[in-house]
Amino acid sequence: MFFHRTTSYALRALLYFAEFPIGKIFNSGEIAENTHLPKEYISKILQQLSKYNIVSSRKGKGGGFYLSKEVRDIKLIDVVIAVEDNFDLDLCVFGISKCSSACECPIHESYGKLKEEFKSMLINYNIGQLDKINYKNFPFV
Amino acid sequence: MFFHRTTSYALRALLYFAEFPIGKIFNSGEIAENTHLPKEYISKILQQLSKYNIVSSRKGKGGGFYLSKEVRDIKLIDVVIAVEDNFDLDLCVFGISKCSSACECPIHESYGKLKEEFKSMLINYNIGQLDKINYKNFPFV
DNA sequence: CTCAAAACAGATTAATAAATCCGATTATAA
DNA sequence: TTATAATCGGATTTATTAATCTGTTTTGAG
Repeated sequence: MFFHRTTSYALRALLYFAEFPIGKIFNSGEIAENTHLPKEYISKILQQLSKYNIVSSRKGKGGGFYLSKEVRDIKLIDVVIAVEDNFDLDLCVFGISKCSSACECPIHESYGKLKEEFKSMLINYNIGQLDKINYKNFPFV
Repeated sequence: MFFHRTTSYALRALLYFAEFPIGKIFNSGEIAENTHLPKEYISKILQQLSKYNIVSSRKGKGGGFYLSKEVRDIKLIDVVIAVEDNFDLDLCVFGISKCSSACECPIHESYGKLKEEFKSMLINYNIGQLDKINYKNFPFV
């Protein structure tokens, strides 16, 4: 898989939020239960997302996490950047090296195109466009 | 990155072989030195590749690893399958679920296309078509 | 005002992947 | 024939990622 499990978890949680009106608050226990993700871990991930203003949070009794913007305003790339560190789409698929125009593989052009498509997918699609059903699906990875 | 570091290592080693005439034998020390990969580890990886008949090996003094077929006859997919376990291209990019036609994401069609292109890249390209220069490049991952 | 329930921070543990180590076997070169 | 140098198999160690734990701070409810 291209991304770490953590990114997958982040998306699952966001897809759960997406089923409810914006601003509705959920604590990590509720989210964990409904997405079947480990409570403490998804909490950590949501804290990370809140640092990047992708979700918001409120401490104390009755607190939890909530969306303060529409899911259509959260690009996939935003989530990836918030959660994956050292995300670098310009690496060669096989990670052998930076895949630049200096590369003379015949495969380079094919892969170059593919990479651009993938990039633009991340940039142009948003959480609102993902199939909401997916948040409850197994397997997790 | 899409694959584990191990796949990257395997390819680097094969690209090294590709610079020499078929059948030329190298021991793991030589390969490690020239590819800047850890000796013991690349040895293990080559042993794995030899189980899949991608490389051959000879034990004893003067032994080592060698190619018994042309690099153009080693498909990328062969290496991936030999080295990655549980390789499954049909997972959703984000690993949320199997990405089948039942998926109603708008992103599904885009990603479906991308996945097919990626698959056919692995199937249609071979080691001989990769830029040989790459075997010495950093960073490793 | 106090208690309870939540996020939050940081440390620890568990799981997995990467890398090394050790001994056994094999083969060849001297 | 013998010493040496290689693969090979399995166990062990290290590094990284995933997950949990422990305690603190915050905040609303009663």
